[in-house]
Amino acid sequence: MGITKADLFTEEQNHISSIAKVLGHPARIAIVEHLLSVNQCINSDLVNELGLAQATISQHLKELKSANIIQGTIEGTSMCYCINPKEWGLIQGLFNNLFNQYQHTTTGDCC
Amino acid sequence: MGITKADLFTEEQNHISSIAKVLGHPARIAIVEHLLSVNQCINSDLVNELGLAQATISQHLKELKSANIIQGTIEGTSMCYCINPKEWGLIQGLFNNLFNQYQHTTTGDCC
DNA sequence: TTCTTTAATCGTAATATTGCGATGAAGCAA
DNA sequence: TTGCTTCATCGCAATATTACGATTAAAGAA
Repeated sequence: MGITKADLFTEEQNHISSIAKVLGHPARIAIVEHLLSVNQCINSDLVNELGLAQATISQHLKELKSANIIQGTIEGTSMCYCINPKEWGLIQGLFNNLFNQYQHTTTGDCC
Repeated sequence: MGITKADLFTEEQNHISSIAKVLGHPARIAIVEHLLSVNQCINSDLVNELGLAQATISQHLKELKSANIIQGTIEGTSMCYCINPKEWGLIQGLFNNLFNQYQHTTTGDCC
């Protein structure tokens, strides 16, 4: 069917999975990593950096933006993108929360 | 095309994105969270817990297992699943690494 | 043996994703 | 104005994902 039964899950489960889904593509990881290292950049920078077509980069940026992971402002003819600081902290919290739920079992209570 | 150009990216970028992709579905997040809280469970537990069909749960478990996020051992007629402790730590490291690359800009060098 | 439980796999339909060429639309320079 | 740059969007083809009924296989109980 290709459609996810979102109503079966909690809001938080849907949120963290939707963030993970957007990060689930190497190009989008590469975009995020590039933004983390240079602070801000424009579409054409990423075209040169990643070797994907302009339309493809634009599409990935759109997905990152609609997930609130990045933000962009118009700067003349170009669009300046950067990490969304607020959401980035929130995402970090969501994932840390998940990771820290793990208690290494001392009783061997595992497969 | 629906095919990812994995050769354009680093091994680490492909790795973290492939993990994120597997976590990019609320059912798989729910499965992982359930395993984190009860330590181990079988397919039918998850069918009751999540309200998805047995075949669907089995498919999600397969993806989690092939990404090494969980592991399973045969236990009679059933299959016992749990978090893969080693990989879980590794994944945590990968994501923390990504998150901690962010330096909150004091110079307003952002969009 | 037969019956039951359990779960993997197959097959299929509906939908989503990926990538890119082509086409706009908007700003700026000459 | 014309021309150039920059990027979003459209439209399409190839492929991937999601969900599940049906089937299969294996283990244990009667």
